[in-house]
Amino acid sequence: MARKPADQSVNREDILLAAAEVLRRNGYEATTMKDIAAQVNLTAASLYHHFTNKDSLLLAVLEGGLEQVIEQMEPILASEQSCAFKLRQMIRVHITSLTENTAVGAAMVFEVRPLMAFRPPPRNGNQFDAEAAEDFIRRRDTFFARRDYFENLFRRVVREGVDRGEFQTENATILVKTMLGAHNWVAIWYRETGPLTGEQIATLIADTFLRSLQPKG
Amino acid sequence: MARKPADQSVNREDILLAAAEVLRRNGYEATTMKDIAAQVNLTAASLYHHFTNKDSLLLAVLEGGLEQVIEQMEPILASEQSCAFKLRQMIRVHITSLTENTAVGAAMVFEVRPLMAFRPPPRNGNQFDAEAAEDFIRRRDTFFARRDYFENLFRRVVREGVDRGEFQTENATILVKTMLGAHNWVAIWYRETGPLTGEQIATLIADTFLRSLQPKG
DNA sequence: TTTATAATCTAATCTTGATTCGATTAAATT
DNA sequence: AATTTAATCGAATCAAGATTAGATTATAAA
Repeated sequence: MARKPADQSVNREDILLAAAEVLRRNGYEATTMKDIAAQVNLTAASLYHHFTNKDSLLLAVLEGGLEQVIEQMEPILASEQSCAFKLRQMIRVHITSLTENTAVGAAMVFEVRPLMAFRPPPRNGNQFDAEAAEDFIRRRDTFFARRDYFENLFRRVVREGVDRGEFQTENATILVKTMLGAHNWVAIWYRETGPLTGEQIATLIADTFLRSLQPKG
Repeated sequence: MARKPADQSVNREDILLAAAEVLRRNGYEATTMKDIAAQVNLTAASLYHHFTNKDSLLLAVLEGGLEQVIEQMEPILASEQSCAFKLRQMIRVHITSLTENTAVGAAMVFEVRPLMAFRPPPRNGNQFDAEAAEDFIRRRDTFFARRDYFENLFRRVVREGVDRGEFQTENATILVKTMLGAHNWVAIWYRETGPLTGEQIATLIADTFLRSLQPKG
């Protein structure tokens, strides 16, 4: 009954990648469906076969990016290592995932706000597509919750480190926000043609924060 | 000959403040001239009396924000203090200026890209307003240059600190980007209703980086 | 082969929004 | 008072862009 999609046809993933690419260049609002479509040799109309609308496409890009990082984070958290080691790994994973796919990385930083400023889409006639809108809101809130969860992973290791006497910090919440800000910023200034690889940058940044966390500084 | 503007009339500054406010809510592309105008009880058309166009209005917001911080930064740089002290002051000034005017602060982070993606405005007929466009580009490039200069101020203190043996760091460039990322991120998550004041946040973040910079950590 | 469904396309539709034009009002200077 | 320039406004222009509607084509499954 169900048909396997043809190999040469464009799939969701292709579109998401392409969208991220265009998004980086133009930002959400300035990006047209046509722009995204062009990137995968489709027409704007065709995109609506894969995604219900522009907002939902954006959301999918962000969801994908976030889940991909979270997936890599969890095993590190669960491992039986020192907190210093774990935190170092987490920083590395976060930063390299941003530098390896700068498009998605930048989207994670820049395109979250358009998501928040959700304006109910233009009414078609008078038909309340309120259900669709609510669906979207729900999905979006889930995304934000996942984001909090992600931040929380960092906070957890930091606190664990403090409890174990491995780390010293006055305010773990702020420390984590400080770290995440630094990481996210990488997505903005990093250039593949720059002098340092993502790995190297990750190492430098990890050193910076771990040095700060070491007690008896 | 020239007329002093009437007291009750709206001036450039009012508009810039209002614009920043709206910008924070909606982001540049999603912000309409009407939105900005409404914030100061004007019509969209009236804004064109004060600014040549939307791009130029955005640029003015950013220029204002940047210069205001730079102004406060320079005397610190010039003072005869330890680098640790100077850096601490600079961090404080940067962060508090972001938290005291979060609207402009957020604009400095989010609205720079729309500036880069400058697309020559729709041609009026065929009349090359190329001069205006070039003017804009020039002004924009100046802004970017000032931004580099700003970043450079931090780099300078850090390097000076290293030279004097006050600081230890492997890569001052990356360290500064790390710091600035952390600072800028504050503009995004900070809420006036939150548990910490801008000052307190600034202190915590300064502590974090200075601890990391202290040699023989 | 048929058939159902996926993937696309072209051609509307319909709105929104930047910008321009031509008044109009108000205040400062002379 | 007369004149000039600043500030504003309402209405018109003009283009762009999201989304829909109605085909059309391709391909997997039966």
